[in-house]
This record gives sequence, structure tokens and C-alpha cells, in this order.
Amino acid sequence: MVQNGKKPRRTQAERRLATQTAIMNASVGILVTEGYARFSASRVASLAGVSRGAQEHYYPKKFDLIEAVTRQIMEEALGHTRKLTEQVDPARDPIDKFIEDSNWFFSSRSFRAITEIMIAARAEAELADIVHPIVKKTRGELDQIWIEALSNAGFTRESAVEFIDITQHLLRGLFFVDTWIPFPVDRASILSTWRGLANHILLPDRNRTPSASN
Amino acid sequence: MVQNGKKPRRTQAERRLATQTAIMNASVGILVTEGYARFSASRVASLAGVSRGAQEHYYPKKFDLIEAVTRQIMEEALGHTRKLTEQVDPARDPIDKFIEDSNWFFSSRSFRAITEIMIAARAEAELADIVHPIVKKTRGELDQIWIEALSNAGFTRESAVEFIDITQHLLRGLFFVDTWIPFPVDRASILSTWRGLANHILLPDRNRTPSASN
DNA sequence: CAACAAACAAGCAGACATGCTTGTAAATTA
DNA sequence: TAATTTACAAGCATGTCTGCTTGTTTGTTG
Repeated sequence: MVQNGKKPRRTQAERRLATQTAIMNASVGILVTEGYARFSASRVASLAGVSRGAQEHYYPKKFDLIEAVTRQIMEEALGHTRKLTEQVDPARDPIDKFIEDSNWFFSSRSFRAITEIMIAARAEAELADIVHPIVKKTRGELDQIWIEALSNAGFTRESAVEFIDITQHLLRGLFFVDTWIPFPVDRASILSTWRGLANHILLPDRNRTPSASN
Repeated sequence: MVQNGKKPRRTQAERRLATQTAIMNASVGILVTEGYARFSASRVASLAGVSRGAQEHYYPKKFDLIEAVTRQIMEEALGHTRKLTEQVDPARDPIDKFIEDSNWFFSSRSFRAITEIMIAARAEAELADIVHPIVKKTRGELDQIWIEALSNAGFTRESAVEFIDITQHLLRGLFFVDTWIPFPVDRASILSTWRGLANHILLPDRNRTPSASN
């Protein structure tokens, strides 16, 4: 149950928030641990400790629920990256920070949940119409942040875009095996190798002030 | 219908084969175009043009059907790679051939179908017990073939293993985006870049330096 | 060519998911 | 505090999927 005995009196806003976050957490939990196949409205409500009726009240259709999950996760990721890049000295170690941040996201529960949703969207055109724009928009903003960071660090935009792109592909591949294939993955070793290759892709921009690298 | 009016007489073996291949093709077709979510026994039978009873005759359980699909696809992939490597002059271009072969597989309908099955297996432990050993075994054999090929071409086994591993991760990442994410993928460009980095990972064998990992 | 076995057809019962409707308690407002 | 809206509970109608059973056709064999 959401409410507890100590506080029999809660304001509407509190009740709303409690119920909604319980549903959100349960949704992500089921998506992450069991996958979309087991993601039913009933199971979400059950795990969240709310009734089907409460579910219905906030998210009338199943897709409304999924849309909310998608928005929340992408919002979180954006916030996480924004906070991280604000701490980054553009001239110092944006490459490591980028790899760290990307590795964080593409290993996260959030990405796992989003992926389950994207897979479902391939079978449900209506769902795709809902979530694709959200993902596309946020992904674009995230990429933009790192393109700026790497540009400010003295690399050409073109090479930055390529490096970001390939890094993300690699990380999605690691996620892929991690999640669905029964092979062990030595993530640290692979990322270390990849880090070593970065300088073969990222090119210094002559039109920019070169970074004070050591 | 499987049979046609011109040949009212078919041997049992022919009937069997016709029905089974129709079911296999329909299965892969549904997995590839619609995903596991829409993969139901009824739909397979319907698309294959056979009755549910015929389905039942050869594949009593849904998982029997999936097991057959898995075996067939992995068998095909192994045959494809074996044929390709037999034509490869070990001293010439095994790197290109490996990338080409891997890119073929990880872009193929077969891999798409297998992936749908692996995703389903995460939610169905029983299914995982059936398909994981098959995939694991075949994947191991496939890797072994290329490790030999690259070794024979003069690279250290260790570096060959690492190169193969990362290449496959990258290709799975490309597949990931290709399949589920609404972003365009410039596969040729990425693979070209990756090909250029190969020589930074693959190490010649005779200079077996006591490689210090950095 | 008769008898048997294999291949195939068709229909059914149980489980489960969705979306809806009706009923009740709690909180806000006038 | 009475009226009214919001939040939540619970059950039902509909549809689909799976696994099974029963019935019919086709091919093989003695």
C-alpha cells in the first residue's frame, strides 16, 4: 500500500505524487527485470501496490503509461549529462568524461527500460509514433552537448561527431550482449582499448586554440 | 495451400519437407518483420498456409518451433562462414573478409530473427535453456574459425580475439540502431573507419612483445 | 487393393491482458 | 459542515494465445 498508518491525512498533491512515482518505479522495474513481454498494466499496478482503477485514473491507456516512463527517463539522462558537462573543464578530459557518461547511460536501468520500449514500438506503430519523437529529440540534445564539449576541447566537429557516433554504437553492442546473450563481457577492457583508439579518430582543429594538454 | 493441383501425388518426404520449410520460412518472416510479440503459432500457421494441426504435428510446443528456427539459422551461418574462409588466402585479406562476413551476418534476416528469440528468452527461462546452448556453441565455432584465419595471417591470437570481439560489439550496435532506433546509420562509413583502426589492435605475431596493458 | 500409419484439418477449454464501468472513500470548496 | 470533485477499488466484457482432442485425407505397405 502507498499510504501508511502514521499519516492518515495527506494532501491531494502528496497522494498524486506517491501513486504516480510508485507506478513509474514499478514500470521501470518490470521492464528492466522481466522485459516488455511481462509488462502488463495489471502487473505494474500489482507491483506498485495500487489498484487497476488508480492506474486507469492517471494512465488510461497502456501507452500513456509507457509515454510517461519514456519522458521521465530521457529527462533524467539529459539532466545527468548536463550536470556532468558543467563540471568539465573543456580543455582537460572531455573524452574520458564522455566515455564515462555514455557508459553510464548505456549500462543503466533507464536504458534497459527504454530499449524494451523501443523494441515494443517496432511491433506497435502507434507506440512508435508516441515514443520515437521523444527519444529522437533528447538523443539529439545529448549529442549536441558532447559535440560542443569536444569542439571546445579543440577537436573538429566532424571528427567529434564520428567519435561520439561510433562510441555509442560500441556501447549499444556491449549492452546487447550484456542483456540478451549468454557470453561474458569484459567491459572495462574493451572500453580501455577503445579509449586508446580515440586519438586516431578525433582530429585537432587548427582553427581553434589547441588544448593545453600534457 | 502447400500442394498444387498439378501434382496430386507427392511422396511423404516431399509433403513433410514442404510443410516444414513453409513453417520455417513463415516463422522467420514473422520474427523479422513483426518481432516476437506478434509471433504466435496461429499466425505462423496462417502465413505458412498450413493448419494448426499440421503445426502441432511437427512442433507440438511453441518452443519446439523456436528451437528448430534457431538451429537452422545458426547452421546456415556456420556454413556461410566455412565456405567463405575456405576461399580466403590466409596471408592476404582475412581482415576484410572477416569484417565482410560479420557485417553480413549481423545485418541479416537470420540475425534479426535470432535476436527476437534471444529477447524472448530473457523473459522465458525455459526458452533460454533451449536456445542459449545452441547459440553459444555455434558462436564459439564461428569465432574459432576467424581466430584461426587471423592467426594464420600472422597476428597474435590475443589481439585477434580482441579485434573479433570488438568488431562484433560494434556490429551489434549498428544492428541495434538499424532495428529499433529512428536514427539513420551510415554503416559503410563507420565500417571503413573501423577497418582503418584494425591495425592498431591486431599485432603481428613474430614480435611477441611482453605486451603491457595500458 | 485392403489395412495401417502418417499428415493434415478443425474446433475447444483455460488462462490472461486490455479497456471499460460502476461503486466508495477521501479531500477540497463554498 | 454540506456539496462537489478527485482519487482509488473492484469487477466485467471482449479478444487472443496456447495446448489439446477429435475427425478426415493422403501415402505406404503387405
